[in-house]
Amino acid sequence: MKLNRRSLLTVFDSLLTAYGRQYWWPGETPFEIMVGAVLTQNTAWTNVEKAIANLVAHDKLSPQAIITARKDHLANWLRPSGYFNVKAERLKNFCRWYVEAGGFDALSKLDIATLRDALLSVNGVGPETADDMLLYAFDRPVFVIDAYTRRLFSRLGFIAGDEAYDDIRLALEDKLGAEVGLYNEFHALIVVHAKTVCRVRPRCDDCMLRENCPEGRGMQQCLAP
DNA sequence: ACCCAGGGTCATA
DNA sequence: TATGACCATGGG
Repeated sequence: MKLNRRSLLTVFDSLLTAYGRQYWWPGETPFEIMVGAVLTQNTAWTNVEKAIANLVAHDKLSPQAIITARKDHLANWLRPSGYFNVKAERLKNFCRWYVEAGGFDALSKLDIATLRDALLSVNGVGPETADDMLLYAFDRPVFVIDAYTRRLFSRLGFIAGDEAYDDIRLALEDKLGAEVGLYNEFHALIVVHAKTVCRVRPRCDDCMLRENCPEGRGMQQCLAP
């Protein structure tokens, strides 16, 4: 298999048929989505939900509240999401930048490249976190590349898997064209597939999106009933 | 007891 | 530029 538009859309259709629309990102507001993007770095989403619930319970789910909160307090609320000291610092960095930049409305006026560079300038926001924010908070056509995306497309033979982040992202965006709705649903479906298929389908307890799944396993086997 | 999770930064060579 | 160490909780 090779990386082209038709192959990609075939995979997308398989996932969409299997799981249906996902209506991502889980989060009420753009700011909550961005907080979640930082907290979910290398962390299970169920743990992130607990941390966000802590912030809400203490009325701290706002940029100003996070900026003014004591770092050790913030770290304690973030404890369930892991790396809590690192993430407390990263959230503070992000919120300081966010307020300084004028908040959501001001940032929304920037073009994609400028906004992406600005996000990447924040210590603690790397390419995937920035792209989560761009796609799901700012509604921009940016294809998010996470570990699952690399595994899926490399096991399907579309890519080698060890390419640089932007090489994969730009290749996918080139083949698919700038389609926010498609990117939104595609990334969500890849993640949902990885999170649920192994438990839902007994034959797939070695889901191909998991690290130790045998090589060469294709979409058909993995999605077969 | 072990593996994994919707990464990113920093020091080193 | 490319590796390795480090960050840390919670579920399977």
